Amino acid sequence: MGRAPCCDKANVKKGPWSPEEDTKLKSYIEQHGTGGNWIALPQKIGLKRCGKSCRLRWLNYLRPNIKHGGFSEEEDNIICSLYISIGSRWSIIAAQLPGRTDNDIKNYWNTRLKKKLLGKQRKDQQHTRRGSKQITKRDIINQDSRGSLIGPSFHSPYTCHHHHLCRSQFKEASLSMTTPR
DNA sequence: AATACCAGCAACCGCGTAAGT
DNA sequence: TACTTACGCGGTTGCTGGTAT
Repeated sequence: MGRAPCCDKANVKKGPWSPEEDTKLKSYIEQHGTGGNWIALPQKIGLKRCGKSCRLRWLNYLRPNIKHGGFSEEEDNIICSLYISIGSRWSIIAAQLPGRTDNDIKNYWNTRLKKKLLGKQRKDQQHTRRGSKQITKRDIINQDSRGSLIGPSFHSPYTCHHHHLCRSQFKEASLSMTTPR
């Protein structure tokens, strides 16, 4: 059975938004608002898009005062410390960073910040455990196809209930990152 | 110059839940 | 109270451009 689709998939365009679609959506919402119904909105303005897709486009790109890229050191620190305290609640984290969207922060975390934090953590571990092995076979196995580290070596402490070390590892890594040198 | 690989990011999917009936 | 519908969120996918071989 499964879940009923939110729209007619056959008559809905997918993939990247064209400038024309952006203009249509933006000018309509600026004039009339969303009308409290995202699903009806694309039909109203003649867009062959799913309501969800319109909502996402508006929230992440078309909305005024959206910032993209160029995360500051301060923003990095806020994201890291919030991630440690609440986990991957991206919308809550985004609410603390004006102009940033949850999607942007999520991408930034997954592609860069996680590695940055991990690199820092590794450096610190090597420093404290001088002479110990550096990268293990397991580290390599734990790397997914995109090269990001997965598995016990880097769980979110709030999604992993099995590894007691996760929480302390995160805290340790974060502290070493947030505290000024 | 061609190909393979990788990183970054935009967008989609599906679930949980709030709101409406 | 039970059911339906739409929204919001987080995880994941897949495209694109850059870099390495």
